[in-house]
Amino acid sequence: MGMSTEKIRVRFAPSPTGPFHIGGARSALFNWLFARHYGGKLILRIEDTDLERSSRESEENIKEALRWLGIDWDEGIDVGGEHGPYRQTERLPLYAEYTTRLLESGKAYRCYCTDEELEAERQSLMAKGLMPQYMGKCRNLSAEDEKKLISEGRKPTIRFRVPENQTITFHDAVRETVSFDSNGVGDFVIVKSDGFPVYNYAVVLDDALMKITHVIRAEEHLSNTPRQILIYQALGLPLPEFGHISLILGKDRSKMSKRHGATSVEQYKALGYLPEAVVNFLALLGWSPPGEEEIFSSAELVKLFSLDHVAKNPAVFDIDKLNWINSLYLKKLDLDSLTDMALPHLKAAGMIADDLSTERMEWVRQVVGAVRDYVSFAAQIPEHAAVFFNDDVTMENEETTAILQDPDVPQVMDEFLAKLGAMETITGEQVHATLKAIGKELKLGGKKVFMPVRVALTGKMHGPELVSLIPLLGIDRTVARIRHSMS
RNA sequence: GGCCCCAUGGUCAAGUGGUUAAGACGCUGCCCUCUCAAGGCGGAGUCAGGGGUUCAAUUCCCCUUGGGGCUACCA
Repeated sequence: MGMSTEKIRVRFAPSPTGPFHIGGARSALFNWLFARHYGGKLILRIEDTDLERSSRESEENIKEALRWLGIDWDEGIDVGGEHGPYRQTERLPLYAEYTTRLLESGKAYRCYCTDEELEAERQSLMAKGLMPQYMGKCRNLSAEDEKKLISEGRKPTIRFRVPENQTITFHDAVRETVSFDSNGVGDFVIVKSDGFPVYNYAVVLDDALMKITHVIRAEEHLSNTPRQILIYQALGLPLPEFGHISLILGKDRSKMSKRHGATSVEQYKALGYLPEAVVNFLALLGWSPPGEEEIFSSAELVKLFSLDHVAKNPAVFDIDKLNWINSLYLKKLDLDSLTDMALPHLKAAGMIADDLSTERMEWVRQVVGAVRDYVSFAAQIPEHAAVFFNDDVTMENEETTAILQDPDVPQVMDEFLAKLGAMETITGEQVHATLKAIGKELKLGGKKVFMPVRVALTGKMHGPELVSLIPLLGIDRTVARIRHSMS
C-alpha cells in the first residue's frame, strides 16, 4: 500500500549449515508474506561461502522445508532468474570485480596479519579494557612492505577501510531510526585469504546486484548493517530498505537452541505437525493481525501481512500455543490424511506392521478416529491408541484397583459378559444400550457401570469413549480383557 | 568491557497523553458427559523500577535494571 508494488524484491538467503532452524523459517515466511502481499518477488539465495560448514545436503533440506511450508520463490536456486547465479560460491568472479575497484580506489587494502598477530592484538586491547578491533596495522603498507610480506609466504586478506568519525544512520522498517558511530567499527575483512568473500561483503554485492528493495532479516544482523552500508556507499550502490525482525527465544528467554526442544522445521514435520499450523503459528510470532482472529490460512496471511505490525521485541517460542493451533488444524483434517500421518508413529511404536491388510487398515483408521481429539500432533497418537492394542491390561494405580473391588462390580461384569456372549457383533449403539440396560437392571448409576468396564478393559480411569473402544476391540477381546482383569 | 536493539499478565500480544488496558495460549471454576479430551459459559492474572515533561502518563524524555544481538579470515 502506497509502495510501488511491481518492483518489490525481497530475498531469503540462508546458509546451508545444518538443520533448517525454525527462526530461519520465520524469516523466510515474513519475506514471502511481504512479497506476496505486494505482488513482489522472493529470491532464494544460498550463502555458502563458509566452505567448512556448508553442505549440499543442508541446502536440499532448506528447500524441502520451504516447499513443505508452502513458501515458494520466484528467482533463485532451482528456478533460476536473470540475476543469477544464486549460490554465492558461484558468484566469485562478480565479487572480484568490485574488490578490484575498492582496492584501486584505496577504500580497501590488503592485510598480511596472521591469526596469531591478530589474536595477540585482541588480547592486549582487552587487557587494557578496550574494544577488541583491528587497529589498522596494514592500513598504509608501501609496495616494498607488501613485497616483503608476500615473500614471507603470507596470504593477505582484504580489509575495508572504515572512515573515521562518521555517524551511520539508517531507517529500519521495524525499528525506525538506528545509528552507529564508525569509530566503533574496525577495518573489517571483506575477502578471506582463500579469496572467498566474507558474509558482510558478499551480502551487499548480492543484494545490490539482485536489485533487492527490502532486506528483511533477523535482528542478529542489525549490528552488521552499518558495515554493509559503508560498503554500499563506497561502491555508490543504492541502499535497500532494511527491516530487522526480532529473534525467537526459548522458554528461558535465551536464543532458541537444541536444549529448548525441537528447533528445526524437519523435526516439527517428523513429530506430526501440519505445515499450515506451523506457518500460522510462526506468523503470529512477532507479527500481529488486525482484529481478534488468530487462525489464518496462508492466503489470508498474505492478504493481512504488513511490516508495520511487526513487533520490535523478541518473542518466546510457546510450544503450547503451537500445539493448540496444530490440534485445531488436525481436527479439520480428513481421517485418511490423519491416518497417513499416524502410520509411521504407530509403526515406530511397534503397534502395527509395515504391511497392513485392507481390513486392518480400516481398523487402524477407526482407532485413529477414536483418539484424534486427544492429540496435538501425530506423534502423540500411539500413547493414546495404546489401549486399543495392548490386551495385557494392568491397573494404572490403587484407584483403578479399588474400582474393581466395589461389591457391585462382579454382577455388572457377569451381566455384561452374559449379554456379550449372546451377541455376534457389537456396535457403539449396542454398547451404549447394553450398559444402560445393566445399570437399570441392577439399579446402578451410569458411573457404576461404565467406569468398572472401562477400568477392566484398559486399567485406566480415562480414555476414549467405550462406545468407540468396545466395537473396535470386538467381542472376543472385550470378553478376554474383562476375564483377565476380574481374575 | 564497548556499541546497538528491546521492555504491557506465565507466554504471544492490541492499544492510547484522559480506556472498565482488547484478544489468544496456558492456568482455573461451572456446564455437558461413563472418564479424559473436545465443546459452551465464567474467573484470576499485566503496563519492570526511579526520576522528569504535563492539568493528566502505560503512552513522551532521561537514568537504572533486566533480556538479547554484534564486536571472527561464521553467517
